[in-house]
Order: sequence, then C-alpha cells, then structure tokens
Amino acid sequence: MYRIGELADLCEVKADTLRFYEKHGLLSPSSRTDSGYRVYTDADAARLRFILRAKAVGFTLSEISELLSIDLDKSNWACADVKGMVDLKLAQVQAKIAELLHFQTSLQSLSDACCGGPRSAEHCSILEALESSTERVRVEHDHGATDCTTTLDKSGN
Amino acid sequence: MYRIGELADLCEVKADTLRFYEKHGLLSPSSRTDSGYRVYTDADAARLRFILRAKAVGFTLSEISELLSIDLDKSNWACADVKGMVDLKLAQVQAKIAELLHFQTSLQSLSDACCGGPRSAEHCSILEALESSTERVRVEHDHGATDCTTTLDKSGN
DNA sequence: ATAAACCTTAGAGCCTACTCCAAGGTCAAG
DNA sequence: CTTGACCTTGGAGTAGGCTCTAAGGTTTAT
Repeated sequence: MYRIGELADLCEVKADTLRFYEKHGLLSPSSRTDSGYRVYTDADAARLRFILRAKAVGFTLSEISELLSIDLDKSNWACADVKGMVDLKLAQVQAKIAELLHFQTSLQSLSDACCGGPRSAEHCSILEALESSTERVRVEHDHGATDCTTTLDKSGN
Repeated sequence: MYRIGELADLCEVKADTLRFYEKHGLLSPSSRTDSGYRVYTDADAARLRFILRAKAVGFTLSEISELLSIDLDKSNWACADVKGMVDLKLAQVQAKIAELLHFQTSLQSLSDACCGGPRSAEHCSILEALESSTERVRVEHDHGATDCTTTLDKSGN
C-alpha cells in the first residue's frame, strides 16, 4: 500500500503525473483512506510499471490505454492484434527516424558549408542556402572557408 | 503582388498558415488593399520560402524567427552565430534520432518475440514483456512461436 | 443583380504529456 | 497545539503549429 508520493518516488515520476494518469483513465488507486488520500496497491504499482515500460518503447498514453485494456482481457484478443500495434508503432517510429535523418543530413551539409568564423555573416553560406530560391548554393566566400557546394533538398519537406 | 490565397497556393501552404505566421511575427504582407486585403510582394514570397526551407531542415518557428532577424541584420552577426544555431539544432536532432533508434530496437525485439498468430493473447510475449517486472522475458509459448529471449531496456527511458 | 469565390477579424479548439498553482484538509512528531 | 510534510480539488499554463468557426465584407463573372 502506497500513498501517492510514495508510489511516485518508487517509480520516479511525480505525484502530479499519477493524478494525470488517473484523470485520463490509465491508473486509478484501488482505494482511498477515510480522509480521501489515494491508496495504491502492488497491483497498481505493476500497472504503473506497465505504463512506464510502454512509454519507454514509444507508445503514447492513448495507445497505452488500449494496451492496458487488452492486457486485462487477453483471452478476447489475438497475438496478431498486439503485434499489429507494435508493428504499427514501429513503422511510425521508422518514419520519424527517416524524417530526422533527412534533417540531420541537411543540417550537416549546412554546417559543413559554413566557415563558422567570428566575422560578419554577410556572406554566410547557411543564410544564403536558406535564402536562395535555387536549391543549390555556391559557397566561396571571403573569410577562409574552403570552397564547397551544398544542397538543400526540397524533398525533405 | 499576391493575395493571401495566391501566395498560399504558390507555396503550398494554407492561407490560415500565412495569417498564423503574421500573428507570430514571421511574415507580414508589405501592404493592404483599400478594402483591407493583404498584399504580398515577391520579397514577401522569398521570406516565406526562407521560412519553409528552414522548417524543412527541422527548425521551429521561434528559431526561424531568430534566423530571419539575423538574416535582416547580417553585418551584426558572425558566421559562428549562425553555425552555432545549426549545430545546436543538429545536436537536438541527433539526440531525438538516438531516442527513436532506441524505441525502434525495443519494438523490433518485441515484434520478433511475438508469434503474431490469430489465437488468444493469453501468453503473448509482448504483453508479458510489458507486464514483467524483470527486464528479461522468456518467450516459450504454446502456439507456434520459436523460443526466444527478448530484452526490454530500461535505460531507454 | 446576384452567386460564387474570395477576403476580413477575433477567438476557440486540437494534440500530447505533463506541470504548476491556490486554497485548503490531514497526519505525525515534539 | 503547532509545525511541516504530506495530501485534496479544480483549473490554468506550457510548447508547437496550425486549423477551424462565425459573422460579415469584397470582387469577379455571368
């Protein structure tokens, strides 16, 4: 039996977070004291850990809600259903990774094209790349940068 | 000279988005018609393209605001300042990628551990992994899954 | 002249996951 | 019996980027 602050400390979350989870139907304390304090059991703690593990692999709270309700009614669901959720999330994560890798590549080439020196940004190749209506930017400026050409890929949009 | 809808179509954004950018100080039309319609010039269009290119490499609107004000006052900024912003963003993007790769790995091992079959999820290894208080899950169940052991890494939190 | 397509504004709503606040009640120690 | 740490509630605020609505004015084509 834990009070809200105890369970929060135990699982390294804030008490506010537990109230938030309760408000959103993810985790309710099994009972209350006479004075209204929340009382959590070990089963509640286990449920919280389920939530935190699901969060740690990237599920949103509403997806976790779904997973929890499946977990409580396993016999009416198939492995395929659960695996489907995991695979869908996997695909979403991979799509996001792809987008970020795109950002990374573009940022890296912007960074590489810039001398990074202490002098005026009047010919900064990063600003030029962002300004230019063509996607191709010549970088050949006056304070010590090496010559280079960088491409800002429009398809990353 | 463009009306809001024309510029929006030209740059494949919504008119609402342009009004939103205006409200947030990113892009204001150079003038208005007598009846109050927004009128955008080519320079405004160029500024919008700057914004969209910066978005395409991962900058937030408030960062883009900063980039725009640097761009308008280049001589008072150094390349180092601009490159610093790019490198900071790059680091943030890389951190996010690392987190998502973590998610990906965990999700992949959950997926691999699950038979994905049409039968009851009562022994579903994914649910077991999320339930289990240990981080290690034996997967050895009754409907056709191959034996395996999957690890749900707590450090990915 | 009128209908369609466009424009204006202020302001609300959405999504995610908290986080914080105020005003007050409860509990254990000294 | 008071202090301090804990708990309660409802509600607002944050970030980020739109998106939509209502109620009305303007332009353009027929």
